[in-house]
Amino acid sequence: MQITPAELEIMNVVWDEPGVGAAEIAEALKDDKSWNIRTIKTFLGRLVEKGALETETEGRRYLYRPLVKRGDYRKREARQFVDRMFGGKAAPLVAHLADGEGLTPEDIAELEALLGKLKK
Amino acid sequence: MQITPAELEIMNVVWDEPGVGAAEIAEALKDDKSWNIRTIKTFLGRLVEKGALETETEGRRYLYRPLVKRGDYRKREARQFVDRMFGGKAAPLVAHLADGEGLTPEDIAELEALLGKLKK
DNA sequence: CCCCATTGACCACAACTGTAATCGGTCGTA
DNA sequence: TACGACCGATTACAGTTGTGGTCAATGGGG
Repeated sequence: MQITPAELEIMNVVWDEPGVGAAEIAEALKDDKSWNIRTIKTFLGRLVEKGALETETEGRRYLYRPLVKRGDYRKREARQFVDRMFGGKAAPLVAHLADGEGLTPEDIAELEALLGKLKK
Repeated sequence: MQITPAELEIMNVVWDEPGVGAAEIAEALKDDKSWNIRTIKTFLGRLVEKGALETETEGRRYLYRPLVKRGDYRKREARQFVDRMFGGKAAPLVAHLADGEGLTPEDIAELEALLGKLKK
Protein backbone atom coordinates (compact mmCIF):
# COMPACT_ATOMS: atom_id res chain seq x y z
CA MET A 1 0.00 0.00 0.00
CA GLN A 2 2.19 2.73 -1.36
CA ILE A 3 1.20 6.37 -0.90
CA THR A 4 2.94 8.78 -3.24
CA PRO A 5 4.06 12.28 -2.24
CA ALA A 6 1.14 13.91 -4.00
CA GLU A 7 -1.30 11.51 -2.43
CA LEU A 8 0.22 12.21 0.95
CA GLU A 9 -0.89 15.83 0.67
CA ILE A 10 -4.42 14.58 0.32
CA MET A 11 -4.03 12.16 3.19
CA ASN A 12 -2.82 14.92 5.44
CA VAL A 13 -6.01 16.85 4.89
CA VAL A 14 -8.16 13.81 5.53
CA TRP A 15 -6.18 12.92 8.62
CA ASP A 16 -6.67 16.41 9.93
CA GLU A 17 -10.35 16.41 9.25
CA PRO A 18 -11.88 12.99 8.66
CA GLY A 19 -15.12 13.08 6.79
CA VAL A 20 -14.27 15.81 4.31
CA GLY A 21 -15.47 15.92 0.74
CA ALA A 22 -13.41 16.50 -2.37
CA ALA A 23 -14.33 20.16 -2.65
CA GLU A 24 -13.24 20.89 0.91
CA ILE A 25 -9.97 19.14 0.29
CA ALA A 26 -9.41 21.29 -2.75
CA GLU A 27 -10.19 24.31 -0.65
CA ALA A 28 -7.79 23.26 2.08
CA LEU A 29 -4.97 22.79 -0.41
CA LYS A 30 -5.52 25.70 -2.69
CA ASP A 31 -2.83 27.87 -1.16
CA ASP A 32 -0.08 25.30 -1.31
CA LYS A 33 -0.88 23.35 -4.41
CA SER A 34 -2.43 24.59 -7.58
CA TRP A 35 -4.27 21.41 -8.29
CA ASN A 36 -7.30 21.14 -10.45
CA ILE A 37 -10.21 19.61 -8.60
CA ARG A 38 -10.06 16.73 -11.06
CA THR A 39 -6.51 16.01 -10.13
CA ILE A 40 -7.55 15.81 -6.52
CA LYS A 41 -10.38 13.48 -7.39
CA THR A 42 -7.99 11.25 -9.25
CA PHE A 43 -5.82 11.00 -6.16
CA LEU A 44 -8.83 10.33 -3.99
CA GLY A 45 -9.93 7.56 -6.29
CA ARG A 46 -6.51 6.00 -6.20
CA LEU A 47 -6.32 6.23 -2.43
CA VAL A 48 -9.66 4.51 -2.07
CA GLU A 49 -8.59 1.84 -4.52
CA LYS A 50 -5.42 1.32 -2.51
CA GLY A 51 -7.35 0.98 0.69
CA ALA A 52 -5.94 4.09 2.31
CA LEU A 53 -9.30 5.86 2.42
CA GLU A 54 -12.91 4.83 2.63
CA THR A 55 -15.93 6.70 1.40
CA GLU A 56 -19.30 7.39 2.86
CA THR A 57 -22.04 8.63 0.60
CA GLU A 58 -23.63 11.88 1.53
CA GLY A 59 -26.22 12.96 -0.98
CA ARG A 60 -24.51 12.70 -4.30
CA ARG A 61 -20.99 13.20 -3.04
CA TYR A 62 -18.48 11.24 -1.03
CA LEU A 63 -17.02 11.95 2.32
CA TYR A 64 -13.59 10.50 2.89
CA ARG A 65 -12.03 9.01 6.01
CA PRO A 66 -8.67 7.41 6.55
CA LEU A 67 -8.35 3.67 6.81
CA VAL A 68 -4.66 3.94 7.54
CA LYS A 69 -3.56 5.60 10.74
CA ARG A 70 -1.24 8.51 10.31
CA GLY A 71 1.04 7.28 13.03
CA ASP A 72 1.30 3.83 11.50
CA TYR A 73 2.07 5.26 8.14
CA ARG A 74 4.71 7.57 9.50
CA LYS A 75 6.32 4.82 11.44
CA ARG A 76 6.58 2.61 8.41
CA GLU A 77 7.94 5.36 6.24
CA ALA A 78 10.43 6.52 8.81
CA ARG A 79 11.83 3.04 9.13
CA GLN A 80 11.95 2.53 5.41
CA PHE A 81 13.71 5.80 4.95
CA VAL A 82 16.46 5.23 7.50
CA ASP A 83 16.96 1.78 6.10
CA ARG A 84 17.33 2.98 2.54
CA MET A 85 19.40 6.03 3.27
CA PHE A 86 21.36 5.31 6.40
CA GLY A 87 21.55 1.57 6.64
CA GLY A 88 19.02 1.61 9.43
CA LYS A 89 20.99 3.92 11.71
CA ALA A 90 19.05 6.79 13.16
CA ALA A 91 21.95 8.74 14.57
CA PRO A 92 23.45 9.73 11.21
CA LEU A 93 20.07 10.96 10.11
CA VAL A 94 19.80 13.28 13.04
CA ALA A 95 23.37 14.34 12.52
CA HIS A 96 22.58 15.35 8.96
CA LEU A 97 19.54 17.26 10.02
CA ALA A 98 21.58 19.04 12.63
CA ASP A 99 24.27 19.90 10.15
CA GLY A 100 21.81 21.60 7.86
CA GLU A 101 20.49 23.80 10.65
CA GLY A 102 17.41 21.65 10.50
CA LEU A 103 17.12 21.42 14.25
CA THR A 104 15.70 24.28 16.18
CA PRO A 105 16.57 24.64 19.85
CA GLU A 106 13.13 23.31 20.66
CA ASP A 107 13.81 20.28 18.52
CA ILE A 108 16.94 19.67 20.49
CA ALA A 109 15.12 20.05 23.75
CA GLU A 110 12.43 17.67 22.63
CA LEU A 111 14.96 15.15 21.56
CA GLU A 112 16.67 15.34 24.90
CA ALA A 113 13.44 14.74 26.71
CA LEU A 114 12.71 11.84 24.41
CA LEU A 115 16.08 10.27 25.02
CA GLY A 116 15.60 10.65 28.73
CA LYS A 117 12.44 8.61 28.53
CA LEU A 118 14.03 6.03 26.28
CA LYS A 119 16.85 5.40 28.64
CA LYS A 120 14.64 4.43 31.50
CA MET B 1 18.79 15.63 -9.94
CA GLN B 2 16.60 12.89 -8.57
CA ILE B 3 18.12 9.52 -7.60
CA THR B 4 15.62 6.69 -7.40
CA PRO B 5 15.79 3.93 -4.78
CA ALA B 6 17.19 1.42 -7.24
CA GLU B 7 19.77 3.90 -8.44
CA LEU B 8 20.71 4.62 -4.86
CA GLU B 9 21.84 1.04 -4.45
CA ILE B 10 24.26 1.62 -7.28
CA MET B 11 25.40 4.93 -5.85
CA ASN B 12 26.15 3.29 -2.54
CA VAL B 13 28.55 0.90 -4.19
CA VAL B 14 30.26 3.68 -6.12
CA TRP B 15 30.47 5.85 -3.03
CA ASP B 16 32.07 3.00 -1.14
CA GLU B 17 34.55 2.30 -3.86
CA PRO B 18 34.97 5.06 -6.41
CA GLY B 19 36.40 3.93 -9.68
CA VAL B 20 34.56 0.62 -9.96
CA GLY B 21 33.36 -0.90 -13.20
CA ALA B 22 29.93 -2.27 -13.96
CA ALA B 23 30.94 -5.88 -13.41
CA GLU B 24 32.31 -5.16 -9.94
CA ILE B 25 29.15 -3.33 -9.04
CA ALA B 26 27.13 -6.33 -10.10
CA GLU B 27 29.39 -8.49 -7.99
CA ALA B 28 29.01 -6.24 -4.97
CA LEU B 29 25.23 -6.30 -5.21
CA LYS B 30 24.62 -9.88 -6.14
CA ASP B 31 23.71 -11.03 -2.65
CA ASP B 32 21.13 -8.34 -2.00
CA LYS B 33 19.65 -7.72 -5.40
CA SER B 34 19.09 -10.19 -8.15
CA TRP B 35 19.71 -7.72 -10.89
CA ASN B 36 20.76 -8.63 -14.35
CA ILE B 37 24.01 -6.95 -15.33
CA ARG B 38 22.06 -5.16 -18.05
CA THR B 39 19.75 -3.67 -15.49
CA ILE B 40 22.73 -2.36 -13.61
CA LYS B 41 24.14 -0.87 -16.78
CA THR B 42 20.86 0.86 -17.45
CA PHE B 43 21.00 2.47 -14.03
CA LEU B 44 24.61 3.47 -14.53
CA GLY B 45 23.75 5.09 -17.83
CA ARG B 46 20.91 7.01 -16.25
CA LEU B 47 23.06 8.14 -13.36
CA VAL B 48 25.72 9.43 -15.72
CA GLU B 49 23.07 11.18 -17.76
CA LYS B 50 21.73 12.79 -14.60
CA GLY B 51 25.15 14.01 -13.59
CA ALA B 52 25.40 11.85 -10.50
CA LEU B 53 28.30 9.81 -11.83
CA GLU B 54 31.13 10.39 -14.22
CA THR B 55 33.01 7.82 -16.27
CA GLU B 56 36.63 7.27 -17.02
CA THR B 57 37.57 4.97 -19.86
CA GLU B 58 39.80 2.08 -18.98
CA GLY B 59 40.47 -0.09 -21.99
CA ARG B 60 37.08 -0.83 -23.40
CA ARG B 61 35.13 -0.41 -20.22
CA TYR B 62 34.12 2.44 -17.95
CA LEU B 63 35.07 3.15 -14.41
CA TYR B 64 32.53 5.14 -12.44
CA ARG B 65 33.02 7.79 -9.81
CA PRO B 66 30.51 9.91 -7.94
CA LEU B 67 29.96 13.53 -8.88
CA VAL B 68 27.55 13.99 -6.02
CA LYS B 69 28.84 13.69 -2.48
CA ARG B 70 27.11 11.13 -0.35
CA GLY B 71 26.84 13.51 2.55
CA ASP B 72 25.30 16.21 0.43
CA TYR B 73 22.80 13.82 -1.01
CA ARG B 74 21.85 12.44 2.37
CA LYS B 75 21.44 15.88 3.81
CA ARG B 76 19.11 16.94 1.03
CA GLU B 77 17.04 13.80 1.28
CA ALA B 78 16.83 13.90 5.03
CA ARG B 79 15.50 17.42 4.95
CA GLN B 80 13.07 16.66 2.20
CA PHE B 81 11.81 13.65 4.07
CA VAL B 82 11.17 15.38 7.38
CA ASP B 83 9.52 18.19 5.51
CA ARG B 84 7.18 15.92 3.63
CA MET B 85 6.38 13.57 6.45
CA PHE B 86 6.70 15.54 9.63
CA GLY B 87 6.25 19.13 8.65
CA GLY B 88 9.95 19.72 9.10
CA LYS B 89 10.07 18.57 12.74
CA ALA B 90 12.84 16.14 13.55
CA ALA B 91 11.69 15.15 17.00
CA PRO B 92 8.57 13.29 15.87
CA LEU B 93 10.67 11.36 13.42
CA VAL B 94 12.96 10.13 16.13
CA ALA B 95 9.98 9.42 18.33
CA HIS B 96 8.52 7.19 15.64
CA LEU B 97 11.76 5.37 15.19
CA ALA B 98 11.99 4.85 18.89
CA ASP B 99 8.45 3.58 19.06
CA GLY B 100 9.13 0.92 16.51
CA GLU B 101 12.13 -0.37 18.44
CA GLY B 102 14.20 1.10 15.70
CA LEU B 103 16.74 2.54 18.06
CA THR B 104 19.39 0.31 19.49
CA PRO B 105 21.06 1.30 22.75
CA GLU B 106 24.05 2.41 20.72
CA ASP B 107 21.81 4.63 18.64
CA ILE B 108 20.56 6.23 21.79
CA ALA B 109 24.07 6.71 23.10
CA GLU B 110 25.14 8.25 19.83
CA LEU B 111 22.20 10.57 19.82
CA GLU B 112 23.00 11.71 23.31
CA ALA B 113 26.55 12.47 22.37
CA LEU B 114 25.34 14.32 19.34
CA LEU B 115 22.92 16.41 21.33
CA GLY B 116 25.65 17.24 23.79
CA LYS B 117 27.73 18.67 20.99
CA LEU B 118 24.79 20.54 19.52
CA LYS B 119 24.02 22.27 22.77
CA LYS B 120 27.42 23.85 23.06
C1' DC C 1 -39.93 22.95 -15.15
C1' DC C 2 -35.41 23.70 -17.35
C1' DC C 3 -30.60 24.63 -17.54
C1' DC C 4 -26.24 24.79 -15.48
C1' DA C 5 -22.98 23.60 -12.13
C1' DT C 6 -21.23 19.84 -9.78
C1' DT C 7 -20.29 14.92 -8.95
C1' DG C 8 -18.39 10.44 -9.53
C1' DA C 9 -16.79 7.16 -13.33
C1' DC C 10 -13.82 6.46 -16.86
C1' DC C 11 -10.15 7.79 -20.12
C1' DA C 12 -5.77 10.04 -21.64
C1' DC C 13 -1.13 10.77 -21.76
C1' DA C 14 3.61 11.96 -20.99
C1' DA C 15 7.53 11.35 -17.77
C1' DC C 16 9.72 8.39 -14.70
C1' DT C 17 11.01 3.58 -12.95
C1' DG C 18 12.25 -1.10 -12.94
C1' DT C 19 13.66 -4.65 -15.65
C1' DA C 20 15.76 -6.23 -19.39
C1' DA C 21 16.82 -7.54 -24.75
C1' DT C 22 19.11 -6.43 -29.04
C1' DC C 23 22.92 -4.60 -31.84
C1' DG C 24 27.31 -3.63 -33.58
C1' DG C 25 32.06 -3.56 -32.28
C1' DT C 26 36.28 -5.69 -30.20
C1' DC C 27 39.54 -8.63 -27.30
C1' DG C 28 41.29 -13.02 -26.33
C1' DT C 29 41.43 -17.79 -27.41
C1' DA C 30 41.38 -21.76 -30.19
C1' DT D 1 41.90 -16.44 -38.55
C1' DA D 2 37.33 -17.37 -36.88
C1' DC D 3 34.34 -17.38 -32.88
C1' DG D 4 32.42 -16.56 -28.66
C1' DA D 5 32.53 -13.47 -24.61
C1' DC D 6 32.05 -8.98 -23.22
C1' DC D 7 31.42 -3.85 -23.77
C1' DG D 8 28.77 0.32 -24.35
C1' DA D 9 24.72 2.20 -27.05
C1' DT D 10 20.16 1.92 -28.20
C1' DT D 11 15.52 0.17 -27.78
C1' DA D 12 11.52 -2.01 -25.37
C1' DC D 13 7.88 -2.26 -22.45
C1' DA D 14 4.76 -2.47 -18.58
C1' DG D 15 3.58 -0.15 -14.24
C1' DT D 16 3.46 4.18 -11.53
C1' DT D 17 2.78 9.05 -10.95
C1' DG D 18 1.25 13.68 -11.93
C1' DT D 19 -1.97 16.20 -14.33
C1' DG D 20 -6.23 16.83 -16.21
C1' DG D 21 -10.14 15.99 -19.80
C1' DT D 22 -14.86 13.70 -21.17
C1' DC D 23 -19.30 11.90 -20.07
C1' DA D 24 -23.58 10.92 -18.16
C1' DA D 25 -26.46 11.75 -14.20
C1' DT D 26 -28.47 14.86 -10.95
C1' DG D 27 -29.67 18.42 -7.61
C1' DG D 28 -30.59 23.33 -7.01
C1' DG D 29 -31.55 28.06 -8.61
C1' DG D 30 -34.30 30.78 -11.42
